[in-house]
Amino acid sequence: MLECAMTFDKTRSPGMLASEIARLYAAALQRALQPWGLSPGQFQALSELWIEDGLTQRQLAARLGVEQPTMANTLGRMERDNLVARKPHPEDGRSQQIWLTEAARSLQLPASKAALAADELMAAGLPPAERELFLSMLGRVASNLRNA
Amino acid sequence: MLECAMTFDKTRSPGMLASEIARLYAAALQRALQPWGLSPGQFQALSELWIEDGLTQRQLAARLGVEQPTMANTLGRMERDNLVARKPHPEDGRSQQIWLTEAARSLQLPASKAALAADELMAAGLPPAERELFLSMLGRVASNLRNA
DNA sequence: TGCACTTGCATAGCGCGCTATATTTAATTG
DNA sequence: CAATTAAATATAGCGCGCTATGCAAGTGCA
Repeated sequence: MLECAMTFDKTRSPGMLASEIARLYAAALQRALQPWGLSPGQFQALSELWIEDGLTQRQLAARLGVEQPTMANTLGRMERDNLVARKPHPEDGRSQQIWLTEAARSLQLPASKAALAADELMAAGLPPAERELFLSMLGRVASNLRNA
Repeated sequence: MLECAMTFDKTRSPGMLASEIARLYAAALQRALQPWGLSPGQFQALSELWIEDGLTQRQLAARLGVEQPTMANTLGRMERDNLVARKPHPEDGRSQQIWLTEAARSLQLPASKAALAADELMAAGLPPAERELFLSMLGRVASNLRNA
């Protein structure tokens, strides 16, 4: 009955479980966003730009918590898809400002609803009474890892 | 004081939080595994093969919950790094059996310890009393999304 | 003023997830 | 038995995360 020496049990690893959930959530989000031609990464960038655009690439990367090259690539795809325009920064020749296109602005409501639907799919795994606690735990774990 | 029309708040999105946690966990795991030259994906495959090897690529993919092409690529890198050997299946000319190398076997203990350390880093975000509940919630959410 | 340092962006290259498709071998079935 | 269908793997191509580098533009100090 003894389990072998040192088997890593992924079903009891919060990290592995979070990774699996992230993959499944990304798939659900992708399906939900499909009608609007948005990818999860693009939606994430948009959700920040809907709050404020005209940011530099660096600022945007910082707000999303990704590295600069990641942001550069995502913005490249978003420019290709007519979601943003990059314009030279008026006061700094190195940087550029990221502006939403009208098309991107018009997607805010429907895309946000789609993302909320994906989140609800996820919350459906827990009884309503536990959902707020789950959210709080996720928040605490994330913030702890961020400053680690 | 009213927030604008429809802003998606990533700090209250379980999906976005799980995604961020997964990224941070992957980074921690990568650092922890670095001394043994393993990547997170390789560790994940190994953790299954340590339980049983000689599986086909398809079986392994199923156990890990990834698609077959993903598995093929990961196994390609693992073969390159001398972690596994692919041998023709004795009874089915289409498939192949995946066998651990001695090098891979010898990594079980140290690599598993490294992964546990990454998980502990993650659990550190919560008081001990809440950890078991968090694990259970992650498990339920994951299993609910899997069958969705 | 001129040279070093810093900062913002781009690019190369990799890991690892996905879908779509080709190829080879097995299994089924008329 | 031949023809079709199914199944296992490989490959192409993309998204999006990362590190490491290169280059151009701003900053600062001797």
